[in-house]
Amino acid sequence: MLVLSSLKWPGSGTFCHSRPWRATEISLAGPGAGDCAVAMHVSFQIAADLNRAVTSAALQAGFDPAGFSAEIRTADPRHGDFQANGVLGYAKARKLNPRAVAEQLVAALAPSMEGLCDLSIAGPGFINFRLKPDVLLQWLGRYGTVEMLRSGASALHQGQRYVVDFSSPNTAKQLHVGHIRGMVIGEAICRMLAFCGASVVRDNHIGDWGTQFGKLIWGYKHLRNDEALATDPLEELERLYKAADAATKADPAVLEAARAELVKLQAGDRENLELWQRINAISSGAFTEIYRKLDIHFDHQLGESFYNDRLNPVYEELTRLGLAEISEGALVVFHPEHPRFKTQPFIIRKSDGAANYASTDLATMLYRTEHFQADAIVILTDARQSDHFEQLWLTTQKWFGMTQRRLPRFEHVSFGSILGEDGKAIKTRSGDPIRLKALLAEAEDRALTLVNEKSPELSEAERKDIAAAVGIGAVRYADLSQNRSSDYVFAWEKILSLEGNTAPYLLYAVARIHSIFRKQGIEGPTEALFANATPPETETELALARKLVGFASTLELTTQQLRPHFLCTYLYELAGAYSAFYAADKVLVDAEPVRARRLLLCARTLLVLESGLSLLGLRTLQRM
RNA sequence: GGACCCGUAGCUCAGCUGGAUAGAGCACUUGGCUUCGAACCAAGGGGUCGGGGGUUCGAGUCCCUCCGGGUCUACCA
Repeated sequence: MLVLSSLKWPGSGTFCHSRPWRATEISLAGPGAGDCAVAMHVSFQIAADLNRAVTSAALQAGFDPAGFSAEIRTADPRHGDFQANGVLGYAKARKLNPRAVAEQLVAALAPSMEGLCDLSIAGPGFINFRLKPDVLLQWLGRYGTVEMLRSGASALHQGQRYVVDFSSPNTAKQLHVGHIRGMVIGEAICRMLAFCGASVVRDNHIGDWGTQFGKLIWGYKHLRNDEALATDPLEELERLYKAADAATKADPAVLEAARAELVKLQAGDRENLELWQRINAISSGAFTEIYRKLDIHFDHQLGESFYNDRLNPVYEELTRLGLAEISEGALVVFHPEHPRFKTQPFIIRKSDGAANYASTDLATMLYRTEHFQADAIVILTDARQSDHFEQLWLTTQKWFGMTQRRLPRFEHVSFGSILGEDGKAIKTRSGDPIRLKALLAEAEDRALTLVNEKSPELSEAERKDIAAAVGIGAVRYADLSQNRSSDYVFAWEKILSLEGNTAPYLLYAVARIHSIFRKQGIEGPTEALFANATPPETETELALARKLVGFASTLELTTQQLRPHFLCTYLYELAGAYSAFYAADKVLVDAEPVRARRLLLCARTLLVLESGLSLLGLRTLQRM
């Protein structure tokens, strides 16, 4: 249990910003691991093998196990494929010569490394590992299908059940550009976690039970246009909401009437309940259309209304436990130990007795823990809701702790806003939000112009299909490729660019590889083509092979931090390494072993690019 | 007032719980297609990592402080 002491789990005061579960470290927990694992066969996570081997060697060399951790990192290619930085800190703490310590470690390590990699010590005591070309070849040979990649990656989150809450729009409103990040990042996170062995429950926590329904129902009853409702129902609902909202502001009597409609709804009035259901159905239909276009899926759609009859027990328990108190008529939770939340309450029931989203979110935490048996709950919303989720998590920890409930991990995956080119929240000229439907249509239009220009020889149907993949992919990739915690500026020119870290560049790399296999007269690669492959030799071959092996570390990093842009950066670098290889080393040469190994590199690049892009939710193309 | 996020090349951004000479793309300069898709590749210039202090063998990364921008701060979500 050498490194596990560095793991902090929620509940010990680290709260939702803790960074749990780093798989290379967890894999150390097996007793006696390390001696033979490396030599047997090359495994998916080579970094984990190295970690085991170095840790084992450290024990053998007589290091103090409590103070040593290998600290395996992917290295700058100039130095090697991986490096172990652990001796530096270890030597410092004991006032030893770091270089001498590194030499001791390498001496103990060398036998187990035979055949795997070359070792070197550099600088003040870095230990560098450079994988042997033959090992690269073995890895490429072994991880040759999506199933093999998945099976290799599955150790990362095996047996963990994640409930992921994403998208979660409000009913009766159109999806606009502000919704897309949560949808796209959420879908990618679900796919990546599932690929890495987790059992993922996708839940669309729809906002279907808010104060907006009073106005909406009043508007529906008094202002609706049946024709508009038939042609574009969601548009009409949105108009009704706006009109009703304006009417309540203009006339106190209308406001009163709208409140009365809400009271009737919440009391179970049959007519209003039916209306509510119809409104939800309309919304749901419109959402589904966009979800289908973006290939986004949910296992459940448990909206706020689902928790209506689960709220009272929450109020009662929290009150009984002394966590909640009445303040200014509302039921609230203060957190005296917190600099801010000691005075800023978490309002879990409004003074008029109605629920708000704190009420439902608490009930939701409980439901996900008990019903879904969640090991981890992941909620995606924009960063402006950070306070709310911090309060929710503080409250949940105390609540579950005092009632001896199992506490799952919790991650609020927050993200920045999408800005217009003026640096302010993106809007249309008239000041309305840009509708997602319109945005996606424009993306496809612009992509079609490009495709028409670049590939006029293709049929119209094919060009349209390509434009859809490129356009939607570009929008999606723009959302994913940037660090989610920062705001980003939306610019068509940038995201549809063919150069740089963009979807079109990656899709082009994929299409170009397909073309090589087409040239061979086959639809896709077959293993027979690589039977005589020799280990990579040229600089560009080696660089590409190393990059491919790095897929394993990238998946670990990406799912550990729930930041898809790590995978984007990796895929971009992989495509770059491929392009350099492609320009420098002709693939279809006469010499059989050379052709075989280059075709192998092509095939595996294709596999990793297509797998990776699919994890991000992008559709790839055979030609473009 | 307080809390959180952000500040890296002219512009847009990476930088993996502190590690080797801070990296990409765009733009700019130059070179490469009668040979596998040039929607590509190669090379070059361009940096007081907002300022200042501190911790450390080592700081873009951690701590303090100041400046600038954003968000949130009692019953919307």
